[in-house]
Amino acid sequence: MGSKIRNMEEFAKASGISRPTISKYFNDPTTVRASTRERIEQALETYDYRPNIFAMNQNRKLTRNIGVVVPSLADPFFAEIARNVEQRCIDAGYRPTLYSAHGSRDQEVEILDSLRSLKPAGLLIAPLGRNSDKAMIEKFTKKVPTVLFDSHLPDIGLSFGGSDNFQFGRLIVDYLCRTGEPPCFFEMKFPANPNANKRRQGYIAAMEALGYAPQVISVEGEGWAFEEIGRRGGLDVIDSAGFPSNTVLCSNDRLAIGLIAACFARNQPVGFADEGAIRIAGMDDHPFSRFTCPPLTTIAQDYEAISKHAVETLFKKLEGDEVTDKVVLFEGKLIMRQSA
Amino acid sequence: MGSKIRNMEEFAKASGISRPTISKYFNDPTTVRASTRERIEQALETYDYRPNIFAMNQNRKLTRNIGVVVPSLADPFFAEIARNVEQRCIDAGYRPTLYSAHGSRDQEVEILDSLRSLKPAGLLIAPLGRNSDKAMIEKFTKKVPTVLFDSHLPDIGLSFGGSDNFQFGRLIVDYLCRTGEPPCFFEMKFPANPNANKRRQGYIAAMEALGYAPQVISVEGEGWAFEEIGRRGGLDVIDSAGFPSNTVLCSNDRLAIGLIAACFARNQPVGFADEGAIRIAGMDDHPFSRFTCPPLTTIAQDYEAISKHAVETLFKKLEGDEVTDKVVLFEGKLIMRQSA
DNA sequence: ATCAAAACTTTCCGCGCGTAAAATTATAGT
DNA sequence: ACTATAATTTTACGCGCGGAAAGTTTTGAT
Repeated sequence: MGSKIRNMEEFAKASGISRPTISKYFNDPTTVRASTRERIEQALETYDYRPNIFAMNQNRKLTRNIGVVVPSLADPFFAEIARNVEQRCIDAGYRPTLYSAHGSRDQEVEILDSLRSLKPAGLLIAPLGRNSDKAMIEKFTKKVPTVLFDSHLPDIGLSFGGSDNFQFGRLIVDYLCRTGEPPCFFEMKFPANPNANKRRQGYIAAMEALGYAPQVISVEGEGWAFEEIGRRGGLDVIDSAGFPSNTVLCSNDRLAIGLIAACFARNQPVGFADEGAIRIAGMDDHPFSRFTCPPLTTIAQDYEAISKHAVETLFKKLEGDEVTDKVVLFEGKLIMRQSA
Repeated sequence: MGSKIRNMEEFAKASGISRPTISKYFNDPTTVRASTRERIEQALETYDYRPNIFAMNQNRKLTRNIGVVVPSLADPFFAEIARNVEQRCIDAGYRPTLYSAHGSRDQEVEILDSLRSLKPAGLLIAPLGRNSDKAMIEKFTKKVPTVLFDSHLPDIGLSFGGSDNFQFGRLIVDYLCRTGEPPCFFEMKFPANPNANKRRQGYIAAMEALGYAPQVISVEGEGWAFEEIGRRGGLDVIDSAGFPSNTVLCSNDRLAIGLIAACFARNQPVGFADEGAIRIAGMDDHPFSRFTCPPLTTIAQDYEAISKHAVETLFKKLEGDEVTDKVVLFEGKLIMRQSA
């Protein structure tokens, strides 16, 4: 009782069951008889043994490690989706490990590099996007089943699941045109993420479909400090020609947050109600968007659906099934608040 | 050349150096002769071998794994400090693994539980605080060298490094009193984090030192959704008695962000300049604080110093030195913006 | 050139578990 | 009660590396 169990052999002896059966149990409890399972679990409670994870993974052809890689954890959007993905992995009996590339190509490469030695059963990655080392990632996906999310790299990985960013534009342009002046589009000149391009295209297509001339404003700035880029760009526009419309659709919420700050700094009111105010809308439904002043009208990404697709697609593959859906897109939902 | 190296033995043969020496090199490159080191590193480039991490950790008494645990990654403050801590670990040749308790006591316990099997050389943890299972954490720290940061649990771990939250109150109360009406204090009734108590005490002490009567407003709400709690609480106060002062010091920036949103919703102007406006200040210098409307006056935590202390203290211990400083507090810096 | 210290090689064992093969036992079904 | 099948036990080997022990070579300083 008080004697500590040091390894599986001792635990087998203590529980009165052979070691190979114990081993089977830990690999998959359903492969042992129910009566045996109960005996093991009972012994497990009294003896508090757990197998050595390093010894386990050393010989197993397939570990139960899952790598989860996001481009940036400083962005609460990714923090939230990572949380969701992690939980699903744990529930399925896998061991997720979370990594953030911190917006850096080198870090993304390093993460994959060091991930190799973990012999992961699978990888769930939201790539940096434009800045990713695509060849490196592709090489990795040849060895490890990989599902992409958020940001799509064509022809890489088993599957991609993310938002239908093209549809985002249509959805919000329709709304904005219905309730006021047609919007101009506010974005970074060199967006880190390919989703931004889809969003611009969606905006342009929607405007043209409604018979309006699209107007795109691309501001300087690279990297992942979107709020600051939005603020600087916003100040520049306001201080020079001003916006060509009293309605501004931002490529994402973080840019919009920066733009709202710029408007405030220049005493430019924002919102749909006041005379002389400009309307600002974003995309993502960032956790902070409901606390901007005014609260930000935006398109909500379907966090749940995206993380669910990523995890379930990977597990389907790990269980031997073939993955058929190469690309799955999820619709966004219009979140009406007071900024537009 | 094309033949792949499968293990250390093959790599030893290929590089013309004995396996034990190769083993020594990977444990600590400085323990082998410089000429040998060069030969190994040269072979390493041509053969692209890396030791099996599971086999390595199986026998080593001390792994180079470091657990990094934060209460919530949805909070960019922790995301940022985690990034800082991780990088320092990597630079020192350790393998950090990041975990978030997502504000949940059970998750925090589970993380430590599953961390055990990783045989970590050390643990860097920002505990949940009031809600932590202190006995469990203490038990863990008996086996694994642990440094606490951000949130202090008395008598647990080798050392604690965090902000001098008491000083925060003094610093900002002095400033606010010098430039306008003495502030009231806005906080959660049951703060998740013990720092909140220190901050309140600092506020009260500073007010009394200046000869003013402290006024504390505690709003309902539990958990980690601080912005929403601040917004709801703010609306309640505004809709009932109003604030007892035109200056409100919030226990943290996230509450302040919610309060600013509440003020906006009630057409209550915020800032130091306008007539009839209330001044709002926070504490933390949250990444979003510079983008609120108006930008938030706050006390900046010294991220760098906190993460540096945590990592260096742990490594000092791992290298055999004794740790003497049980508690190290870092001063905050006043960040003057337009909200106050 | 000499010699002790440092670094290296050779040889060996063990870590904790996966897993295969063969023998044994338990289960379920007519 | 009998059998086919599934589950378990016994036995044995191997994974890739850490690390100890003893012998050999290299190094660097006199």
